[in-house]
Amino acid sequence: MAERAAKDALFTAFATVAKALGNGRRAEIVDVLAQGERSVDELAGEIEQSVANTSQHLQALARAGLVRSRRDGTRVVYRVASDEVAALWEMLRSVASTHLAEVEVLAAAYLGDRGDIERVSAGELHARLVDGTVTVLDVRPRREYASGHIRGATHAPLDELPRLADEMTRGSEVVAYCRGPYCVYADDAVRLLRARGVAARRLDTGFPEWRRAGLPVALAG
Amino acid sequence: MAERAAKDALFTAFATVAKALGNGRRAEIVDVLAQGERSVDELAGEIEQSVANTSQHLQALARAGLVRSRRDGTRVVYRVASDEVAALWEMLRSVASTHLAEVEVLAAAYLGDRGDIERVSAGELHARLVDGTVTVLDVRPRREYASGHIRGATHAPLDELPRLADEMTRGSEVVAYCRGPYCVYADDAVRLLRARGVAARRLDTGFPEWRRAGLPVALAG
DNA sequence: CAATAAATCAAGCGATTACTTGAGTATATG
DNA sequence: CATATACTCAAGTAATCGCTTGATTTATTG
Repeated sequence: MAERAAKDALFTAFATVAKALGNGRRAEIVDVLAQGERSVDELAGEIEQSVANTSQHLQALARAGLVRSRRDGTRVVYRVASDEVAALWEMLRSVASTHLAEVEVLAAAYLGDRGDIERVSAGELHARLVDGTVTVLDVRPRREYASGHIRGATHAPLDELPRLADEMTRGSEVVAYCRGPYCVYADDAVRLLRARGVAARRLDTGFPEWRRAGLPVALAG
Repeated sequence: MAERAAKDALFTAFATVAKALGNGRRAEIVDVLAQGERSVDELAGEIEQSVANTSQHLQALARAGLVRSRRDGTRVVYRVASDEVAALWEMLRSVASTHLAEVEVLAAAYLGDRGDIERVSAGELHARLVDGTVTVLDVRPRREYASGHIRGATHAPLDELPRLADEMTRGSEVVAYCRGPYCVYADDAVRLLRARGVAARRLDTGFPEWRRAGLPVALAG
């Protein structure tokens, strides 16, 4: 029956999008691009794959409509096609973490035991920001901070954190955030700060999630 | 570096979930299960695949944590693992339809030209339901209506619709709904009703989306 | 306990995937 | 215009995927 063939083709098209995210390296690429646009070369470095392979993965993502590219001189710069794509990636991660037991194990292997790291939800952090009772630190690389950050946050990359820690009021609480829930930077920052006697917690998500939730941000002009 | 291996493993685990949805037949299965639980046999019938193949697809989905099963006599009944899974499927469909041009084409091939079918959003329908200025028809199979439907909706499967149409007040507007945005039943119902002079539109989504949005439903006791 | 129904398992196949390597193509720069 | 940089393309290979077929397991029923 032709109707069956048409239905199969439609669902195969839906599946195309999932298939594009159905590879760890492509998932990593989307995760990085959720922070902001990147050239093929930069992405290859971030995911530690050959340029040729990275390029092919990017084309696979582009065929599925998840990323777009533009030329900038000799470079080709890729970005996620829309916020919806980043939201889909976030939801996928969430489903995986609640339904696949192994994710917890693998996350622990990658990030270390995080039992000691206290977390703050976006809602709570927003309330504290409005009150002015919290110092927010963005511990991502400078470029990511520059292209957009939580409104009122200070840039504090890990290598400058020891210096900054000494300047911090011992009384006021600090919240660090970075790329997302599975990003190590904020964990490392919290540990470093607590070791120096600063009361520190981390945002349980990251900047892309904060922005998509419609919470206040400062964006690059 | 071990850290890289750990990161790769974590992202590969995330990708496992996407991979499970990265096949048209498995996507169809999730789409059906979003309506309610089904046995392997029933599912095989719905997606027109062999029982063996369907069983294998179900096991793939179960390994990815997307579905669960229970035994009921000689049958094994599968269901989506949680509402979050159905929501992920909905979002995937949405991303595909906004970012993959071919989805529009394939949907038209499967559903026919829908330009003539007027659509109502869930928000508008809810408002009209509260006012009592609309008749809502559930045009899904009896079993699906029985396991849960929009509160206040009448069951009106396509084969009974001609009879029911004659009883309808010509003045009051009718809204039909079924499984989701890509389900034919509501389209067919609208065409049938309009051909008989009844002002009919369709809900732009379906029952699972309505329920997940927290709108009023009647569930099986 | 035999017979039946429903599902799973195992083996096999052609097609696809993920990577590598090496060549080819744009674009910018001295 | 030659050279360098950044990316894409093409071909090859081992591994995986999607399906089929036929045997096997699990639970119910006469």
